[in-house]
Amino acid sequence: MARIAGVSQSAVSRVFKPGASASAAMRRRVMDAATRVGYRPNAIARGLITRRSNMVGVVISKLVNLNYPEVLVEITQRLSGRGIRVLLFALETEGDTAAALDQVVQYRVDGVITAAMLTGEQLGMLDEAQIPVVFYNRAPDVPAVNAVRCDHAAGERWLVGELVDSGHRRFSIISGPEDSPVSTERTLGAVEELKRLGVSDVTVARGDYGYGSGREGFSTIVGELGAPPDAVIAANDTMAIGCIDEARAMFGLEVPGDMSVVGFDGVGPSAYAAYQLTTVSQPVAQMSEAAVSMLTERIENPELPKEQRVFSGIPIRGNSARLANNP
Amino acid sequence: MARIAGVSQSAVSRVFKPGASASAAMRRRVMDAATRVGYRPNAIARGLITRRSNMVGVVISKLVNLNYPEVLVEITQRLSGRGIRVLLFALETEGDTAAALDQVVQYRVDGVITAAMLTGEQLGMLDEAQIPVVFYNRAPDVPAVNAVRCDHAAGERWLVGELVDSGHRRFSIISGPEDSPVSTERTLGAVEELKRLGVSDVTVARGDYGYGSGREGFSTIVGELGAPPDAVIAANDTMAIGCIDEARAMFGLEVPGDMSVVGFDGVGPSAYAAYQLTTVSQPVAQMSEAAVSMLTERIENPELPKEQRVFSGIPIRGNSARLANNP
DNA sequence: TTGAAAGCGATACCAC
DNA sequence: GTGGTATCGCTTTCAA
Repeated sequence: MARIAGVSQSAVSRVFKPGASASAAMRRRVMDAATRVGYRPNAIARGLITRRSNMVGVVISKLVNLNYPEVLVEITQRLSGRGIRVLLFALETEGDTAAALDQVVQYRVDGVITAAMLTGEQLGMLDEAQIPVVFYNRAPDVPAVNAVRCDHAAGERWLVGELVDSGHRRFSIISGPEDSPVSTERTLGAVEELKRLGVSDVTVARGDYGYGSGREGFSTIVGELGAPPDAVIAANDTMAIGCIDEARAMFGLEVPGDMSVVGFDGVGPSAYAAYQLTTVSQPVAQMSEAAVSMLTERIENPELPKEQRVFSGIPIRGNSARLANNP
Repeated sequence: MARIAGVSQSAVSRVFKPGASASAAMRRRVMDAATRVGYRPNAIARGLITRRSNMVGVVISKLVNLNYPEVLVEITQRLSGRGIRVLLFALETEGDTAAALDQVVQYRVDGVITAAMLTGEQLGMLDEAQIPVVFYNRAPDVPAVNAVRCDHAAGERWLVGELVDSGHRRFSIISGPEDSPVSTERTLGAVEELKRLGVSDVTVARGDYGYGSGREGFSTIVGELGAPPDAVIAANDTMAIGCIDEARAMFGLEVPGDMSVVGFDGVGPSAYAAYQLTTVSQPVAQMSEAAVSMLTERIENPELPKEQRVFSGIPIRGNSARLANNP
């Protein structure tokens, strides 16, 4: 390319580097040749010398359920707004991080946003490689990490509080998959708040975040209890919807007339007229922006201290729970 | 790294290259040093010399609606199964391809899968750069491209045929956004089949693939018609669901009792008990696999001819349309 | 402002 | 089987 424009490599480099010194004549000359041969600087070669790939790794599991698709788009768009590309890793299960992490360091990404749990060893590896990491809705118990998360426990406390206040006494919970820290936090948050409020009548069924498991979960619960509970707390909206459908279709129950059902996330379908879920919505836009800015700041300045940003969920009163009218 | 292990660069390279000749002693020696200093080969540097980045660009628009999240996961997982990483570009609108394409060539991806339309010029650029492209549910009118798509028109013909057969006469359509070729193909497919079957009574409202626009679309239609039609054909499931909710909640109509509503895609919520959409499901797994294998084959062998693979949608009789029982 | 030359971290080819 | 060397395409001093 330098040859074909009849100038030096350095000159070409400068022309393509914003704010570098090059005469107008040189600019024209190089750009002319560039458009003529369809030249575009090689980002790979640039990355090799500058030690900046301008890529960040995004690790996400179970894209299909939950609100991850939304999160992924938000994060991707905000990163590209800052001139950063996304190297995507979609994990089959939350435990599959090893291979992804390997690639992440081999590709010398400038940073990582992960919505999957990492082991201490993996964190150490990234740390050694000087790759900053931001956890999304995950807070490992290693001392200091960067993390953005929604306060799931507080959200559950709100839900439980409202339900108990409104006279519900017999509770059931449909939890998420065992390997989901988010599910654990939500379920535990609900259980503890129930205990604190003196409610001990709680059955738990395990789900997998999917619609079908919400339906099955409810059937299981009724099987165990011999009758529907007053309220079902599902670990996410999708299972809450499944639960409602099962209650209506298979047991002829009215929701919220005969039973209350609450979810978590605030995904699109939660607002469908057929459900109008009582739920807690995650502030996805703010959380994504927080994750992206936390990461990019630490890419620019690795000295920045570790930080956790916790966002409150947004209570949605909805219409799937019989709540006393005292907002 | 070569120095610290006390061997040549070439030796290190061989040890990390599967199936290269290196003695067991050499292997141990290098691997020892590698684990000691946490060495991992630099994929960027490798890409520079081998002219293979082992990345493919995936360009997708409007991730939030439609079935794109599912498609993205499928494609990503299948690619990583082949040792290929995904560089993701999430477009705000289908027209934003320019910037993404620029990056795609700058990063020297080995290939591109795009679920957004490209201009002839952009295609030419990729072609010059020798980057194979596979279109996903998009078939540009330039002569020869690689494409995987669902036969939307045929799907609509099935839907329309069933509806007309079952006695529906007054039809309405809720189309998708103007810049969506998929919406165009579906809408046109429905309109033409209706015409062919002698139905001329068709109102059309424009939607944006979103739930809200399905609701509004139905209101608009009733406003224009003064009464509900016999059947509404929505350009996707999400709008069909919105339409059903609006009909039920705001007009007290029963679906399918008073009116039939059909969608397209077969997304998760279409199977929810409250809707049980009559729809056409896209065979996402097969289509994703086809896209990935078409692309990887052409990366290995650029001489392969252009190809189009068209998959039939899977008819779902569901329960949102009053269909005669003659399957 | 411009050019020459070194070097980023790997692979490939060629001797040995 | 192993090491030396050129090379990929760029950025970055350093002189001119």
